[in-house]
Amino acid sequence: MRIASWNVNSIKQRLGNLLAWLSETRPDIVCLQETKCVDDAFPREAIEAAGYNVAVHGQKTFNGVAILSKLPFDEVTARLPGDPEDDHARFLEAVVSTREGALRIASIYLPNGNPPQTEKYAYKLKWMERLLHYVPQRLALEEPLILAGDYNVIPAEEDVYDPEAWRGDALFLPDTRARFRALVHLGLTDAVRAASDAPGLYTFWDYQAGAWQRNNGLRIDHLLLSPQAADRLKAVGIDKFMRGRERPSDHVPVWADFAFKPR
DNA sequence: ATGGCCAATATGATTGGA
Repeated sequence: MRIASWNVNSIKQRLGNLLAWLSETRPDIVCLQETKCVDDAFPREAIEAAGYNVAVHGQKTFNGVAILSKLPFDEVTARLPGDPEDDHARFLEAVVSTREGALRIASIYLPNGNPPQTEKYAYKLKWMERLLHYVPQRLALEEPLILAGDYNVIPAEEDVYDPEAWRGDALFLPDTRARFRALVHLGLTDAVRAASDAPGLYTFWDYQAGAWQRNNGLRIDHLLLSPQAADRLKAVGIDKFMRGRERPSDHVPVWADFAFKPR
């Protein structure tokens, strides 16, 4: 079973690319971020016609997450617990049934946090603290759990083309990376890093300054796995070719294959 | 050598992204 994450940077602008990619790579479950679309305007029918159930949690203009699944949803829950005042559409959780039992998936769009020394960075760190509170509760279920999304975190130097240029950025600041490490240290596995320690496994290239042509990339989209999911991990990949398509997102899909079978 | 984009919003400059 293949589970993927992709920040599409507008579902409306990316629908053609998404449908082509679904048809070419046949993922079973896809977590989307930055759909930038209210739920009523989400192009649900076209995606359902491709064989997917669709769960959405969007808002006008910004943010927005969704989960596409060939398996039916047993449960769908929006919003990360811990702040009722937070109205950003950044978190959607679903449960599906596999032959091996329940599988829980979350689509995560963690705040960017720039510029630092503003309320935006405080919001990012608070959001990460909320995640740090939520994850142990989910790990206690002892289920396969996959937290997939755009974390807006560069975990380490080998995940950025020029560490010095990014030293003071909200994606790479010590406080950001420390919270990401704390998250992993709760007992999660970074799927890409379980498969490879190679540098330069980027998932994002800025639209500006010829970043794609120069391979000035970042690794900021991650799949974090509970032990029960990590135990069944078979393969991991980054669909870099999608950045070279016409009208690309600035992010590309990241995926992992698991020894789960659809029921 | 330098600078370079893209999307949403009611159609023009702003905001947000990373």
